[in-house]
Amino acid sequence: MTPMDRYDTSQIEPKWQKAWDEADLFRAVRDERPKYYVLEMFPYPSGRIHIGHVRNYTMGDVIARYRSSCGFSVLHPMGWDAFGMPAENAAMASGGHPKDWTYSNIDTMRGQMKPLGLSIDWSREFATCDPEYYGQQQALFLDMLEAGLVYRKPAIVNWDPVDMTVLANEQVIDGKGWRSGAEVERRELVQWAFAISSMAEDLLDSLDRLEDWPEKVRLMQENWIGRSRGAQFSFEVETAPDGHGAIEVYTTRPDTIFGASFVGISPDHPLAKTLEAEDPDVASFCSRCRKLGTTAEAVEKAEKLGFDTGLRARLPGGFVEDLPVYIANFILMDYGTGAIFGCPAHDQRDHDFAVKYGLRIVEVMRPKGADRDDGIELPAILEAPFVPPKDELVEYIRPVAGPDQMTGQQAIDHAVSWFETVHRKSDNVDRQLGVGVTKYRLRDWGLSRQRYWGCPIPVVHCDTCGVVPEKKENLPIRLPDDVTFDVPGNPLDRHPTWRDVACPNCGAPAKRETDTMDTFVDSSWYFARFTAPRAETPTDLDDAAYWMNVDQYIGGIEHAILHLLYSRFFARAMVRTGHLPQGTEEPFDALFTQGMVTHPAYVTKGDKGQPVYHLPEDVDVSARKVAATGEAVDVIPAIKMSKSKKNVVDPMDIIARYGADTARWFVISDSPPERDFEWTPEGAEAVAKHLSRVHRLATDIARADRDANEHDAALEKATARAVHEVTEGIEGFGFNKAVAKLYEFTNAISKSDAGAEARRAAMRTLAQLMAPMTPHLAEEVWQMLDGEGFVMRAPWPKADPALLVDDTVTLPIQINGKKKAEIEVAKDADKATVEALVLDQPAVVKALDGGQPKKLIVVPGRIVNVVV
RNA sequence: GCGGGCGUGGUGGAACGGUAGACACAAGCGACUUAAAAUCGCUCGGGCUUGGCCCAUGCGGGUUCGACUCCCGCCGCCCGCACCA
Repeated sequence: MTPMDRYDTSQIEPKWQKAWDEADLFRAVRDERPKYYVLEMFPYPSGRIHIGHVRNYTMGDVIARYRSSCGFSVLHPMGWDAFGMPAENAAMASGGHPKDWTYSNIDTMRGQMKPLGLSIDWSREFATCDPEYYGQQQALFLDMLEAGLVYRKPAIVNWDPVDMTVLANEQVIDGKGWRSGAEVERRELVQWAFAISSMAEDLLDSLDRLEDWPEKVRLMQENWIGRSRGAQFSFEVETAPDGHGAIEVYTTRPDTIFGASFVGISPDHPLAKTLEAEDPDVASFCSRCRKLGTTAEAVEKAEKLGFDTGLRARLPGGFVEDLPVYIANFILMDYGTGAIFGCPAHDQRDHDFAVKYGLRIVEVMRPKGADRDDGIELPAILEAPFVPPKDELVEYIRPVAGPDQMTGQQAIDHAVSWFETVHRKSDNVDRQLGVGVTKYRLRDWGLSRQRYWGCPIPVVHCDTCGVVPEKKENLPIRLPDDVTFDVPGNPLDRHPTWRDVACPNCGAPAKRETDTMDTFVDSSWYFARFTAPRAETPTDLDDAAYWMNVDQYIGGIEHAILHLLYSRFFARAMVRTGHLPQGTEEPFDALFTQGMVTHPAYVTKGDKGQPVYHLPEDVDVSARKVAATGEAVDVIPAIKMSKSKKNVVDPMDIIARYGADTARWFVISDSPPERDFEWTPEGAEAVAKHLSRVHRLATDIARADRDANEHDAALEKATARAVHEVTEGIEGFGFNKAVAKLYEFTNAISKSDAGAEARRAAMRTLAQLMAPMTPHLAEEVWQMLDGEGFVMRAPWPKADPALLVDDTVTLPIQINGKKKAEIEVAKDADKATVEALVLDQPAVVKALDGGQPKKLIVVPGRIVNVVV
């Protein structure tokens, strides 16, 4: 064997990467072809790429290269989601600067991505921490401010009283600051917010149009936006402090008002705050509630706690007994009015609460057909609440309005009308008790962050002029470089010269806003910036009109709600402020969410029983022992790769050992793309073997004596089927299935006894079909077999439909639904013919035992089922 | 806690409501070789009274001529929960 024959990736891959570069193949150009924009969620520059990145970008690259072969002008860009906390944490830990850390990480990761041979237009690359990017983001912010889409409002944050700094939710561990260990307090700050809830209705209704999004993502967004229809009304509180004579409540179950047994208000409710100031017991209860942290998760998981204020709430008209008013820790100030009434009989949380504080449990409805007994407290309802689905017909014992039997939804509708016009018999007047309202769970998006490494908010605070927007000609407002992280808190806040500026309006001394923007802002419009990454304005409308929308967006399911919702909001805001053309309000035509990459982890127990993880290379996997010590290890089959579990595989090692094509092929084979993918050393090894087998097969075929016989029926049929099925696999994001078909096709070529020309033709098609996945090997094979130009420039092959159908089909015969035999019939055999054949089958004759079949089901071309 | 998803051989997985296990990995056997590697070929869900029969798609029910697929209830794991990205 000469060196030329070997499948030497270290020679082949750089060679083709250089050739592609020199031909400038991946530059996205506007021309007469139809366009296709494929985008993978851009990475955070954490330091090194991991296999998850390889899988994500390989999927995008398969689509990009495939579409390019299909004649599209493809835009496939890459950038960096470069602002965020890790850079500041690194600066605090090792004294460097977030900027240096970030850009050096970007250099490293770009250097790691290039050997993968991705068809990316690198000329469009940017990082969100580039002043050229965030300056345009500041311009967007100013336009949104003018359009009324940004405003200031108070918001609650986690405050670390020792470090004197605001903490992110992930920095609060068990209610304590991660560095200081101090008990975290809630603090209210005035913050900037995007008016995303003003678009709630459109964001919800438009989900129906996103047909090429996963159903689960649309459902998650729908639930997140959370449209609810309910009633809003007031309880009167006679002995309340001044200004709190009424408690406004919102409920989605007004039909249960006659089962109310308490009124609950949030610890952050204005009434609670007033009482807190007067009563130390209330204050201590509220402060206890506030230690829970700010996440909804913490609040909902916590034990239900209440504090009886001693106040009594009265529903005007005297329809319900006066109720006690509790401050309760599970009521969120952000949702509805921050106050509710509790109906323990028909709500789990209210039930828990009532049991704990000995409140009445009054039944309103009952399963249909249950005994009608007017006992107020029945044993069953004391045990558990009755919470039927809203569309189930139930028996109302205490209907607010409407018939005795109705569904929950009908009862709610009746109850809403009742609240709007109650008729009181005693004085024979109609009065309005409340109103039917539609509310959304979606809250406005607080964007202020008390951190350095983010996009500065371009406003100035002036004593005389108030909040003054920066002038656009002053943008970008750059982050100062001369900052230190030796003390906690935001360095901008204590910067000697950056903070103090002249008011853009009156020129008097003023202070710059020192908060920066949430990094979700950066990632909410980068897809638009890629269409004109060097424009002097946020976007170029011509370029945006040509390239938008993103035809295929690919990323992790963890972004199903926030990132995608914020991007949908931003697209709308950009259309409204003239930065995107009409029709781009939904910026992502198709969305695909890929699974994680997992790897086995190897663990032993330390001397204190704590888990000790071992690197795969230190473990003798087949013997399940630590190689050096012989200690037995437990194998955890497949968990998410993480450094702490020592189960991380470095893509660079894989490329060095097997080449990029092996890494690319392996990450999309075997597992369906939407599911988690398990990296195994055996799997990678097997792929490398297969690819070198393809290379060897191509070499052999290229060498074979040429003959004139170009046609081979069997091979042509196999080729047509491969073209058809691989194309279908790629189009439907079934890369694992496409790969399986490529294995089959390779086997078919390898086993074929067809002439050299016929095999050359089949092999060229194989190269084309493999090109999106293993582009370097495909180019090499294509060249060996005299393919013209680059394989990725060759038009995608088409299957001859005539070769895809067989003349006969094999029909399985089931008896009572289980397969017992099969028959071979003509493709278009009629029912009578098939029936006759079936009844002749020995297995059928035996099963019938001389009798007649009860039923004979013939599904033409598919199956026969004999029911005996 | 709430919302969403997933669960099929020893392993990853395939299967318009229609032959469960395609295609691979691992394992075993064989060929080639002085030998090994590489390569090629064969076997490979479990059980049994093995020319055949029975049981099998997390568990328990249901719909259907027929269910991995649809419906209901559990169990386990994963994602998100608004300041991680």
